[in-house]
Amino acid sequence: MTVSKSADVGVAKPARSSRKENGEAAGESAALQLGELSELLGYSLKRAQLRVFEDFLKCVAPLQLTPAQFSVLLLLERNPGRNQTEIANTLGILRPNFVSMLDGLESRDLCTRMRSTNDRRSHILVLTEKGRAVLARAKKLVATRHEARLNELLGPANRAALLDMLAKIAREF
Amino acid sequence: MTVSKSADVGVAKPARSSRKENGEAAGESAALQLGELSELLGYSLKRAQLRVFEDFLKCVAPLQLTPAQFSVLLLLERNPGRNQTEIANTLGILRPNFVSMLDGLESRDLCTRMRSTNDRRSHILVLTEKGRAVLARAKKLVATRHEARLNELLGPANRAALLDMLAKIAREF
DNA sequence: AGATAATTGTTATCCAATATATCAAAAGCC
DNA sequence: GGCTTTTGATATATTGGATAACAATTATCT
Repeated sequence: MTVSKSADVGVAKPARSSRKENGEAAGESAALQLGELSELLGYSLKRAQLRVFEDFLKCVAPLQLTPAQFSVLLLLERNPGRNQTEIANTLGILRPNFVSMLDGLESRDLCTRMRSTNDRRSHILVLTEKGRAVLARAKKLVATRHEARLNELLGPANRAALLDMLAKIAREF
Repeated sequence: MTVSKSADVGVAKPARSSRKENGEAAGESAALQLGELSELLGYSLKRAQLRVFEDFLKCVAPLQLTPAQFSVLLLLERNPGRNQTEIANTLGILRPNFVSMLDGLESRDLCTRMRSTNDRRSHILVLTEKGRAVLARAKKLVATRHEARLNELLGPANRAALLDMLAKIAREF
């Protein structure tokens, strides 16, 4: 039996049906067939990821945090005493790019660079008081607005299974 | 009971452990704790997506096709007689950005823009012979190298469940 | 029919994320 | 003390994604 001839895609946004909500009219004759596209794990992965990030942004909008920024704050809280390279590497952010990112967080007084006493090359990253407070609020928003809805949509068991598989792909694929 | 305080992240690449493969030495004291990060669906989604796209690129490298390009060719094959706006919208690509993408495909003789006889504003997109051939080869590469490995990693049932959940998120979340 | 609005493909930009090369300061190694 | 490596930083290139505007064409409305 033909297994899966799927593949991958590059997606951007859900694509709003140009202005007419219900049926269709002018040039929009009928819905296109995704066909084998819907069997491509990469395609669905990307679309789901975009959707989830979009929702995250919306949920945390009051705190003006991007997913990337939130992940940095989370890592700093969990791993005190680390330097830029370590944090950046863990998140898969390149060091040069991490600099301006930290500039942004530091300018908002969410974290601070402290010169290490052992190694005066490196900067130890520490959450400020405000950083901890913002992170705490962000966690609540994410939990109650964002992840809760995902949990609701999928069900707890499925959500856990999904998370496991995604982690496995990231780790072992 | 505390449900899920997870959230989202911005990830880039797996972050190779700066040159020493096995244990660790100089500044790299110990592995950082991901902590709540590993409970964030968005984080795992992004990392998995990057990993899958990376593998896709590698598998289809001989044909020099990106996931996005592959998805366009797939859509064209499945939906003949459509114009740029329709294809772009379906893939979530903005029309302005789709122009240069098509330029690329057309310059490689993979597809052609044909003026529509009904509506002389629009371009009907058609796969060329070469386009069909390349697409066919790409499908095989993707199926045998890429998706087959994913199938192997997750198992057919899990893979199907994963795909379902991702599609559900993209559709209903 | 004629005026007005909408659609299509396109160009020109803009912004953000990502990637590489390079550098000075500081440590590590022989 | 010299050579290499590491760290944070700067500059820069590339890419993906987003908006504004435009000419040509088509649709709509009166």
